Amino acid sequence: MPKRKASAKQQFDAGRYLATSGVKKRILNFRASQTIFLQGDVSHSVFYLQSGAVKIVVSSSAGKEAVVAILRPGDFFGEGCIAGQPLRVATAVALGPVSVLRIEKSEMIRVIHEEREFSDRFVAHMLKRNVRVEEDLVDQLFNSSEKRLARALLLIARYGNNEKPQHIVARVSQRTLAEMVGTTRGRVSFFMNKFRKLGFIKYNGGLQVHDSLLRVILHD
Amino acid sequence: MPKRKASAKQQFDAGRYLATSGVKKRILNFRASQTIFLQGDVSHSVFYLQSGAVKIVVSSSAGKEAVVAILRPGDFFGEGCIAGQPLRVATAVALGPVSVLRIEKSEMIRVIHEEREFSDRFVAHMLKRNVRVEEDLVDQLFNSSEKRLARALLLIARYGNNEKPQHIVARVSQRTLAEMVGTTRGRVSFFMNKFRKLGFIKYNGGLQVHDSLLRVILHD
DNA sequence: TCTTAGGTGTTCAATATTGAACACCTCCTT
DNA sequence: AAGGAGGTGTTCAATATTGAACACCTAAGA
Repeated sequence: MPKRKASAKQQFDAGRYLATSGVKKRILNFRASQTIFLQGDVSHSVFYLQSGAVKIVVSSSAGKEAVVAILRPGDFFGEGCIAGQPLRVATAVALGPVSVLRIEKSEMIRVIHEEREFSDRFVAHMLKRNVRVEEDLVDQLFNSSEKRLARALLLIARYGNNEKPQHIVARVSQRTLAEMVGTTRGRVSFFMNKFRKLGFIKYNGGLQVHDSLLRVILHD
Repeated sequence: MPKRKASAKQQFDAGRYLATSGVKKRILNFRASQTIFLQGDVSHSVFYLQSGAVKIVVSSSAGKEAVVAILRPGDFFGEGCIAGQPLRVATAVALGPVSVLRIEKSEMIRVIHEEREFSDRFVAHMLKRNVRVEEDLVDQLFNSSEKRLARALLLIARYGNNEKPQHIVARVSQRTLAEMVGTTRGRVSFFMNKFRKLGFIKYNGGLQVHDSLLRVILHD
């Protein structure tokens, strides 16, 4: 391992490490809306997202669906098996062309033990993920569906492409938004138009989310 | 209670290790409803709950409060600082007499590096916690407040004392329940009485939760 | 080209939920 | 014993939300 830079903290690149080291893994590619794993599958491997976006969906017995996470390159998913979950508790779906690394549970545990920096990175990832899910939970507990939708749009916009000044959201249907926010499609449509009338979002080709949408969340 | 079988795997006792090894820590004791740390405090230490119960509360700017977790002995909390969170994002309150270990962030990181079994235990804890919060989120997304209350009662009952055949819940006010479930106290009162009339719970001194309460969750 | 599947805007009645009261308890403390 | 601070049961009107339609639009395939 190269000498640690004094200042550079998050120097270690888990993706590069996984890709280039002797870690036993497999590269898998998926196309839009293909299923990576299905809720109820036996679970014995962890995934690392190299490129593209993935959504994590939970289905209820009543047939409802909820999107609990949208993942970006650098994220792990399916880590539940390390904690002893025998089955997948959610379904992972590619939102576009996607490339992932699949690492067997036992191999993952081995690597976590042997490579301290990788272990650090993994723990950091879990902690961050935890923070994020907890934020989502608090959002549900505190806010109305209008505010939750506003927050979801802002988050997607920033994650989607943080380089553009005017945030353009990747193609997300109202149905998916409804499943993320925890409401019905009709409601999403209603609020989207309200936001549009107020100038918070625009529809020029793709969807544009303006920062002023924050007012929806902040105000009263 | 029969003697613990040495069934190989979860043999390592993180609490014992923390308490007896050379890990730099501090033992702190609190009484009922004392604050362990406050949302907004600077955060540079992790806590390990030795005995008692702790609730984690998030306050919104609008003055609403949400209980995002009830912790039991063996749980860590305040781990956000390891992920780089500079401030506490929630308040930790003792639900009764409580004894905790406080470990500085830097010391915690050192121990995670040096003691493999401890590290495993910590990662396992984070993963489990993650699963739990995600379940709570899904619960919010799918279920009505009636079902959420039923689930909360069942969870508390089982956690509270898993040794008794008839589950007796520790003293939890309707206000706290409302904050856990994400609804109003009036609503909790309403459903509690509904459950009682249906024989799902009883009020003999303490609150008794019957397994039949599961029907509320399962039935359509 | 025709057809179809998915996405969207919109409506409406039926429910669920809130927020804020009020009266009544039961512990505590003074 | 009086007072107070929680906790509880209950009410009510005002809102928010659902669920299920229906019509319209677009893109993509046969």
